[in-house]
Amino acid sequence: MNLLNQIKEKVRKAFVDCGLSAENTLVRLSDRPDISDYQSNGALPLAKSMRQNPRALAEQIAEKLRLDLFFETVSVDGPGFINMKIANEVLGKNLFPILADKKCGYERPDTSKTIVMDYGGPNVAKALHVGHLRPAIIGESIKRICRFVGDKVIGDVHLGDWGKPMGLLITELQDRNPALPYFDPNFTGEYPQNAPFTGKDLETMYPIASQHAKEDEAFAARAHENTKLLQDGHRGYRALWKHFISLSVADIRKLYDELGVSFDLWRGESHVHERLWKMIERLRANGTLIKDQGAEIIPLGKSKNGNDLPPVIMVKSDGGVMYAATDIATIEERVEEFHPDAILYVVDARQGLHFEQVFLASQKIGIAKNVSLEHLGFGTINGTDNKPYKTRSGGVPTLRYLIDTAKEAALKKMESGEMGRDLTPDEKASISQIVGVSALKFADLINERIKNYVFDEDKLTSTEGKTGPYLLYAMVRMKSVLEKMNEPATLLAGDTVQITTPAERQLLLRLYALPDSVQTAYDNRTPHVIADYLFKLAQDFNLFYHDCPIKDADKETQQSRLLLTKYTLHVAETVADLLGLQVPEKM
RNA sequence: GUUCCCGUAGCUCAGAUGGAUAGAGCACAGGAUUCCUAAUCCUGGGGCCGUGGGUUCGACUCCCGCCGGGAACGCCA
Repeated sequence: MNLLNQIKEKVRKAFVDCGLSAENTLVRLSDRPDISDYQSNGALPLAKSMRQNPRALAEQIAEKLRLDLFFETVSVDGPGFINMKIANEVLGKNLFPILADKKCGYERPDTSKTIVMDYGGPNVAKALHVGHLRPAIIGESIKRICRFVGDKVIGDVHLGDWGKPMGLLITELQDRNPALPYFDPNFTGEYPQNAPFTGKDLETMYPIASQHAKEDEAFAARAHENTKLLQDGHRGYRALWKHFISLSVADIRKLYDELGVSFDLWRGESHVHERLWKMIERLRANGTLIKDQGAEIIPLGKSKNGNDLPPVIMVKSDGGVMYAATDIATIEERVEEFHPDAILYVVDARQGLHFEQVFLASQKIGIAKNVSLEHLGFGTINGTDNKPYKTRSGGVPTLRYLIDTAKEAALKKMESGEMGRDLTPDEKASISQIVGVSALKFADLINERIKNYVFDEDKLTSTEGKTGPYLLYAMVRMKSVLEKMNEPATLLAGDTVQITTPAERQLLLRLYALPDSVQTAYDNRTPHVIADYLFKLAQDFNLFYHDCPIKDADKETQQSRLLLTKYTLHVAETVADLLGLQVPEKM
């Protein structure tokens, strides 16, 4: 049993021994580390309901707890807080049974769930940009946290491959290269295996096509028509479209790989095309769909707050479909195929209304009966002017640009000072990639998901303080110490840590506290809680490193400190993995 | 206009289910290295938690109003 649960159990027993209800013992990490490690506030509400003096009640409970040698001290302070300080021997002895396993003492209070996660949302033929950073990074971390606590998670990239952009591209290509067989209505042969363009071509072509549509009505109308033809199965367009997808997916996958973000499914909106039309037929037949202004809609009435909701448009007046419809069909597919307890959408918070509509419509048509649908929105990345982040030259920063900028900053840092002077150029290149990407990811993960945050390019390239490189540096130090002392990283039963300084005690307590952070992060789907834990762990380690010499310590102290370093590394690596951060061997 | 989100130190941000003296990082001022990596550590100043009410023994936290910032609102995704 982990430390918090052991204390909870002891306090619960003390409440019961006093003849009190142990329903709400309110045991948690102490707010006052100067006087205690853990506290129980349970006596306060209890005293209120029993109309008793809270301090006297707390004192009764404390008296029971003092009998246990587990605690160094138990005191009653303020209006009736019970403050508990754990005995040093307890902290030093329980490392192996609690922290040595893969879960570092995490114990799940409920049963395992099956979860489908939707956290990518890249678009075919469009370069990944700053807007794709948060869903990828946050989604990946939430996925890892869910898996860590024991959920079965299926991650789906949910590619944008079915809408108007496809029609725009087809039309642009038609104008540029009308002789291609895809545009020849009389062509009956096999279309070429290889695309007559590259992924880069697509990326440059799309913004031009988009601009054409804005300036030229005829072009826009043709693009519209071509989108419809593609969706209806136009043979040549489908062949062309397959080229779009295979080229884009290759590029997209490469970038996600660099970010350490992966998906189990690479499906797109198009994947549910046939299912969607069957669904539409069914809804027409049972009278759910209503004709309105030429479109076919699902009216939603009022939301839970009593305000009118716009309807979901299942079929547009031109007979085509859009993303609300494909999202609904996708829910049906996911429910049928995976029977999930929950479907999580890590998507921009500005899509809030869209998801409210989609979720409500899905419930209304009966396809989401036993599944919790959650939109985990995130805020936008703003520049220092508090407007959506742009590069210094004013463009939308691509993911490539962000990664490269971060990488260069890491490299520059390595070459400027004393750091990494014995590294080869190859090592520097691979290390700066790891450090740069971690800097980028951590700068995002440390912020609370729902809030907009200000992204300063200086922050991205900074390596001091609350940054990715700070964490990595601490972890590299742990590895370095063990290596220099020829100490294997394996953990053994029976080893104990002796606490001789406050730094060691603080670090130990931090190690034991991981499960609590994991639980909070899991319950609220907030990776920043984990990111914050890792930062504090790194701080605690750096203090320990500074205050507690290892090499020159006596044999016994040295062993104890090496052991503490090993456990810290074990926990830190586990946590870094939850955030999706890679850690270099040296830096 | 309606609805949603946000407002905490000079700046960027933490403060889960209401609890004690509201914490970090940056910036600023000073200090530490013959010793395991100074991408480090220590010390210091800095706050009517937007504002006015309410609920409570107790509110940064919950409720209502106001102010300020951002966003969404039928055929784009």
